[in-house]
Amino acid sequence: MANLPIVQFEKKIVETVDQNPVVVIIGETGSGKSTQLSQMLHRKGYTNSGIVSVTQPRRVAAVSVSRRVAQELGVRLGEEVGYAIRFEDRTSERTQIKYLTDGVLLRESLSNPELNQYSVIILDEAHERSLNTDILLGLMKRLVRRRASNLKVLITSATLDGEKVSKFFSDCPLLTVPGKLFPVEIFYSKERPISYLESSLKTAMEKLVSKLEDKVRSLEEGSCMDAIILPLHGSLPPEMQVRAFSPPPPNCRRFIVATNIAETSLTVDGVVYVIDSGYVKQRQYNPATGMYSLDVVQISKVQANQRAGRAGRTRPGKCYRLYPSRVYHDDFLDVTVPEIQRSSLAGSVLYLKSLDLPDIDILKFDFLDPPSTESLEDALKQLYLIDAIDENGSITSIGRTMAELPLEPSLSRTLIEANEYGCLSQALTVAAMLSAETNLLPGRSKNNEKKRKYPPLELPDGSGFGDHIQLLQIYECWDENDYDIGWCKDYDLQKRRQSYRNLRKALSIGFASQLAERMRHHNGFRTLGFKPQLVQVHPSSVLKPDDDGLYPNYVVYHELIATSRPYMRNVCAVERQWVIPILEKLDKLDVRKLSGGGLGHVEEITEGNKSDLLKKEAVIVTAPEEQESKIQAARERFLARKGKK
DNA sequence: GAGCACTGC
Repeated sequence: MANLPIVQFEKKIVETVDQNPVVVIIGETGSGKSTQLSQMLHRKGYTNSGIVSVTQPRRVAAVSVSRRVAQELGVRLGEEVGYAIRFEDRTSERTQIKYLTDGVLLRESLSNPELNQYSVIILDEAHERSLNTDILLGLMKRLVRRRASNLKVLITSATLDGEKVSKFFSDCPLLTVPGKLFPVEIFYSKERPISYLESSLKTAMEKLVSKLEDKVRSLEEGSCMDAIILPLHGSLPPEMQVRAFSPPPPNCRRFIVATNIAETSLTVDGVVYVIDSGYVKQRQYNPATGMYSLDVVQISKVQANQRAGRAGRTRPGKCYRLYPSRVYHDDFLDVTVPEIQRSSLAGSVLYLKSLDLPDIDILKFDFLDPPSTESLEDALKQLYLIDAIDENGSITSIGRTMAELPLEPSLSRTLIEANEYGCLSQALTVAAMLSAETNLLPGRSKNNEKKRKYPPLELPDGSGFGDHIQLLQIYECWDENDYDIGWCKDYDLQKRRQSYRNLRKALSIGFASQLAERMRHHNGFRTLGFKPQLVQVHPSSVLKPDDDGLYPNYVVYHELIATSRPYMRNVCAVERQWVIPILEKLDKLDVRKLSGGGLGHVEEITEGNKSDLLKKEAVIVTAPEEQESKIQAARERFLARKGKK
């Protein structure tokens, strides 16, 4: 600890914090900022008036850093020094220094908006610009004004964006603490390679791994060290991931082929050489279409430096950049496009609405990098369609309940509705199956089928209603058979009679903003919550055309993903009469009214009559003859309005 | 008839 660079700056840091409510610290890798800042402020007495807290974007970091600090202070973890992450709170009444994920701090501020238990809040790794960190930055700016006398906020960031953060906080002081990295020599290539292995990163890694193996095998005996070639990415089973971390046998070199998981999340010790492709695969959301895509994009300078830094942790290293220095300097952005500018914001906007911040217009919330108006309006529209906010933008009681649930809004809305229909347990299963990347489903690739010794097990088929129902059936099967592999034999007969009607209705309400209508003369679907666009049921779906070759008329989908074509992933058949209220809501939607708190309109639409309204919408659909014309009328009004735009 | 970066409550 004594030889950490930051220690020499203690006096300066503490003085600056004493005199200013907000301080930005530029702490380079290896500076010791994550473990030392909290201890300095503790020594200065800041833990006498409250807890000193440090946020981290990842759970593992919160746990490992707090463990380290407890060790350095010679206390038991969970007492004076503790941490809080999802599912695990290791703090006590004696806790003075607390590490937590930024998601946990956001949750805490729901029940205690002033965060009075804290005397200091340190937002660590703010340069990573996670969605939660960005929301916290905006909230901190408000909070220091309210608690100017007794709250200190520290933000740690990278060289390239420190100025900007300081500006955001009214030109607060900015301190730089050097890191402790061994020198890394940078080599640029003259030009970019013409062909990259494959657009799919995983395929590329597999090929790269086997190419490396071939190459090593073709070398003459004794012409180089022995080599172990190891892949490292998130979808690798943990025991395979561990292999990348064990030191190689003597006279043997490790080649680790990694995704950006090795950029920040994991640190492999002993890395001396880094080869940087200059690219990253990034998920993006398009608010105009509601569509996600996974694109290969250029990295930022911060990312490039982070990658290079991985080579100099234990001794001097070298970094080979597969791009010219001109590209680095002229083409790369300084910092990564913040997540807030490439995600769906429904959840975050609902969270902000639920805080009841006085006089807040979501469209004018003070973000470090504001998301586009379009993105915010998309979020508002989605929230309105699932009854989380009313037509004046006020949060509803349903919305409040939703905000408390740690789920994406469409799923939390589904759960609330399912509870009304008495199918909560089923809905919980579906929500859990959708939230976890299901591994109960066997791979369906031709490759796997060829490799399998035995014919594939008969899996439940969703009984013609689609993927959500299949997920539920699979889980039920699994559960009923004591998680036994030989389950599912006479399963189809038992379950096919169910229509899962209540559950599907709950899903139709939760996913009202993710609704699609089949085209009249073919099996393509048109999205209804966004400007009409043609999308298809993803080929991996269990929902198949019926005996007449047709899909259901209406489906809700879990997400839109643009790959080779626009697809709906995870679709559920819904009934026409459930769609009417949604179309009617879309029809009277005025997105301009949704951004404010609806002040002045609160008396007109109370929580009480809001739920009455919902009931009425459900009653409207009971007269069968009227249904057809109502659907028609609502659809035509809706489509006409869209046509005008 | 597809394609699997990474986090988090």
